[in-house]
Amino acid sequence: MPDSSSPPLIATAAPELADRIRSAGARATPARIRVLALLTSAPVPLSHHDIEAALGDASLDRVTLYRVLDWLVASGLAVKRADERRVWRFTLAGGGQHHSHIHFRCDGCGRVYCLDAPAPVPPVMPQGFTLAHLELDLSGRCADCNRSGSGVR
Amino acid sequence: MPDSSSPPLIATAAPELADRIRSAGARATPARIRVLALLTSAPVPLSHHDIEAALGDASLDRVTLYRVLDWLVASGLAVKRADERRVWRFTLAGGGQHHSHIHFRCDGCGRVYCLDAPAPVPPVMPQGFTLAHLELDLSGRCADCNRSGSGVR
DNA sequence: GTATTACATGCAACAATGTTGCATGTAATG
DNA sequence: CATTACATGCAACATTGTTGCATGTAATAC
Repeated sequence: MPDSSSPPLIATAAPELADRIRSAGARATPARIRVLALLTSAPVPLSHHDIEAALGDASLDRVTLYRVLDWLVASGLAVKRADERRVWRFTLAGGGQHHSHIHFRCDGCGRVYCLDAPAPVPPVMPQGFTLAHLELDLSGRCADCNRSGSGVR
Repeated sequence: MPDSSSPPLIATAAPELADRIRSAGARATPARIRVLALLTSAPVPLSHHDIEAALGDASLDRVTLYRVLDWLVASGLAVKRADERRVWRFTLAGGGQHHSHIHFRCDGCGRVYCLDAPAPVPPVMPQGFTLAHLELDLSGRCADCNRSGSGVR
């Protein structure tokens, strides 16, 4: 285990997670530790459903998971955002250098394309605001839908 | 009532709407006409719920409304997009010069702020794609949440 | 004007997702 | 080890969206 400094630790031991939870002002319960551990090791944002599935047999109560996730977000340990299909997805806060790609959603067929273009320049933030994530969402009609011309005026 | 030319007609007569529906390849039923009329006159994107409410007593069946809206989108007469609270909102296609403002969502409290900044330059679209709408979504922590520091690492 | 028929509608039932209240369990504290 | 406030699990409910099927009706042909 080299590199005992810096942010991007990958495997985080349970006691350390428990401490993080406690210093955020709550009890270090198995539920919170397990969810936090999952989010810590997940390479991509997880949905409520993903987490339930990942916890397997000994899954938490659905309601408890909702509450754990809400608490994680409220306490600033995690962030939640809607994906392109409007499903909430959760990530560890600060873990985020998601290469902010650009999404194009077709108004005809609903498909989502990931465009490979440079990220737009972030605007100046108002006093006191901190910017963590940036996403450009485009919509219109994709080549397929334009070609088949389904109902275009 | 001057100005008998140009796009931005506001009140559209039912027969005209019926024609538009028929030329999109479907039957001009009361349900479709009423919904299309609503969308035509609405100054802002409407949710499923808005439309049900606006239709009042003689509202359509919930399922029918879903199907009408889906058809409108599939046929290209309308577009649907998720608002910042993940609710589907529908607008007439082509009606759209929504001043594309920029949204900032706070990861702490969930509030959404509308920033007043210039819209980003649209990227080059792939062959055959047409761009209708563009939206920049930012997230992070707002001034309030940063100040009260609820749980920030 | 009437008959035909494919397309639309309404209803019932269901599925997925999210919320609330309350009794019980347990992590933290002394 | 006892206490207790906080967390959990359960049941019930709310909202949003989907599917199958019987019935109604817009468009077309007659």
